[in-house]
Amino acid sequence: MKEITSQQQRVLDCIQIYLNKTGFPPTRADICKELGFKSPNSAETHLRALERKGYISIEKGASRGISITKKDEDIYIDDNEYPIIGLVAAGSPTLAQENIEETINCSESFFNQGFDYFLRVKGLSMKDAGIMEDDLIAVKKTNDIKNGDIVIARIEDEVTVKFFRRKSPKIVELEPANEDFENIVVDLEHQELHIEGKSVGLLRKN
Amino acid sequence: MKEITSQQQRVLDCIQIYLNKTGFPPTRADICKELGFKSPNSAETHLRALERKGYISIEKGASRGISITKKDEDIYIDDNEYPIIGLVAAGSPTLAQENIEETINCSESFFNQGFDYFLRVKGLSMKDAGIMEDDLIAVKKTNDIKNGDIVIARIEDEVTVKFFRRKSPKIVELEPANEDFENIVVDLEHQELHIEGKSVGLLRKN
DNA sequence: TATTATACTGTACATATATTCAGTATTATT
DNA sequence: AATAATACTGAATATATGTACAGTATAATA
Repeated sequence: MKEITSQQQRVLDCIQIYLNKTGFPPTRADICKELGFKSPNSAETHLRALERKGYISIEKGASRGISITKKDEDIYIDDNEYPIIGLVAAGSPTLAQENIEETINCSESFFNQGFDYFLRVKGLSMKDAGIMEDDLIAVKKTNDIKNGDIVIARIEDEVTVKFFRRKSPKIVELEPANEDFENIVVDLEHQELHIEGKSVGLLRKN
Repeated sequence: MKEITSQQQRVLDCIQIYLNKTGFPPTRADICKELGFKSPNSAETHLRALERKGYISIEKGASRGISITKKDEDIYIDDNEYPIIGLVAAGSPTLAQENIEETINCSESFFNQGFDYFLRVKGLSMKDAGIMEDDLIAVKKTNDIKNGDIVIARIEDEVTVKFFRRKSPKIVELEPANEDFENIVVDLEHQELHIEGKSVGLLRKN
């Protein structure tokens, strides 16, 4: 299934929530009201995108004719053990030894996208993004990274969690969410940057 | 629940079948087509009867605004299905069907303690505690609160998530984790404070 | 550089749809 | 015998709703 944007995801969630609440799908106007759009065409274009990508189907001419296409993952009741991997990062990123601390049992579709493992966060460099020490980030191994994604990046042997910002074809900045930390500027010509994956969710146990 | 006639049962079945087939409810005309009626008013009167007897509810003015009323037996919350409750503007977060946005399947021991439901967070008053807008807080219904716990509190009809601080036998402060917000001082002699429960975990889907 | 996809606002309109009103007929209830 | 509920047809209408069209703007891609 094709990737969808965060806005398209919001619309998809909105439809599901509306369905659960009322028992029938929303109109374009309902979606606008929920998500703050001012034109019904805003909803319309998102719906068309979701239909084109196979997430919903729309009955032409029918009011509220939206139905959510069952995802393949939803058909299986898949219980999987997902490993928790520790990350050592004190202040600036430090060397990380990948070790499985523990596993957590949940379905692959637990977060909106599939994912591969949990990463235990060390340090507070992403605290303004709501990522605190010892939180577990659900990591999806992928190279499909957009600006603003929270990525798990490795520079040489140092692993770190940061926002991804491509500044130019050769320059990538890894941006923390904490004013006490500096951006990490990576010159791809002189340094090797490996993207382990991106964050698709977060889990915290108090 | 009141008895229904065989024709009303046919209409009710028709709605359910149409829902299963298309994902959205039928119009009056759709029902007529399925059951061979020649006037939309035939469907209309049956729908009114079904509504009056409590089998369906009809949203006035909305197209296809029919929903089949959940029978009492169906409301039972499956062992491992935990509901997501939207933080309503006023009143207690209740497990009433219309407040449930969605459910999440996980084990009772998913967080370190047992819990009862997920609460969707509105606002940023707890952002420095890593609780962001739209995060899902795992709430355990309990009165066993210690200072520093993150509680779901209700003052009159206002529900809020804050740190719990008992200042004296009669004074409780509800402390946000955001310098833009003020502490809420509750004088238990003059205001009613109800603790809905406490946070035992957090879930975020990006 | 041009093109496509995304992400919107705003207006307009045909039609899909709920809903009311006026009838007819049958059956059950008081 | 009168009343109410059921079970329909048929027509009319206000409005709820999908949907097209005209724009603007930005980011990504070829």
